[in-house]
Amino acid sequence: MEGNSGGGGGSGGNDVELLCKTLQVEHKLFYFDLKENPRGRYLKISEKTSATRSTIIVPSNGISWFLDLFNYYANSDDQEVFSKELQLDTKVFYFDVGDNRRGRFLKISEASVSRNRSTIIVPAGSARDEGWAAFRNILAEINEASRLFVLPNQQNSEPSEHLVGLSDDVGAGFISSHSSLPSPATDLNVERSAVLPPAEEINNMGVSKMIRADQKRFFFDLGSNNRGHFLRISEVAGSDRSSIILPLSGLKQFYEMLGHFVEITKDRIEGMTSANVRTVDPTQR
DNA sequence: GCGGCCG
Repeated sequence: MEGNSGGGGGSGGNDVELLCKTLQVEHKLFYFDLKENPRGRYLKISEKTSATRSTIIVPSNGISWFLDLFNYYANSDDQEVFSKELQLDTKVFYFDVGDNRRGRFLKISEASVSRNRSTIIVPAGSARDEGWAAFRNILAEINEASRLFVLPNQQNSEPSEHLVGLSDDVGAGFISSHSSLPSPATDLNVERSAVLPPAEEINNMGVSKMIRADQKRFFFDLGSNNRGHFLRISEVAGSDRSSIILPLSGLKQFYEMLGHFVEITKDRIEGMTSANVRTVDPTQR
């Protein structure tokens, strides 16, 4: 079918269907197909009306971002919502709220490098955005199911290699389409990711390091979940611990940002050394 | 069986 980027025989008809769901909102029918092929896993969302059918393809690492965005649109007050952009791998999804005589709707457009833009339009629903809420609920079920499909056979071993390839661009996250969006994309990204329960972490590849600064200890742990790979930085002081979750796609920026502040403060930093970095056994914590 | 989306 048209789902896959890349050349060759484009017909992906033999992709494995992992899960299918349908949702009716007003007179529209939405099909959700979680599918898998050698290139990876994706969620195909089709909007079917009497005469038209249009489809967007969401990489599996984007499902939870879609879930977050539908939560945002379903829960926000009507006038408070902004357009959003979600970058996943080489695609960009545009979320825009529209309004006409038929009611409110959310337009989701997928733009990829070499393919025609495709769009689905989700009615907000007649009462309290229940169309969006229902859509959100389906996404939540699929997101949960997709996590479970990963579980068989995830110990330490191989999968990290192709997972890294798949998730390299994960976490570019939301970008505001409007310059007036209150919080910058990076804040939103870190903030939301940090809410993820540790239960979603899968493997930490045994890489853990710690540094001390004054009375605090900072732990650096690699991990991954259905959104991709991340670095968790935990601050531990006394019995308090708090963490930030940094998608690996943001690691280089983070590094450069730290470098910037090191540069502008270096005349105030004494004895900078890497002697206090050590590796810790992850099983001890 | 509406109807949005610069197709």
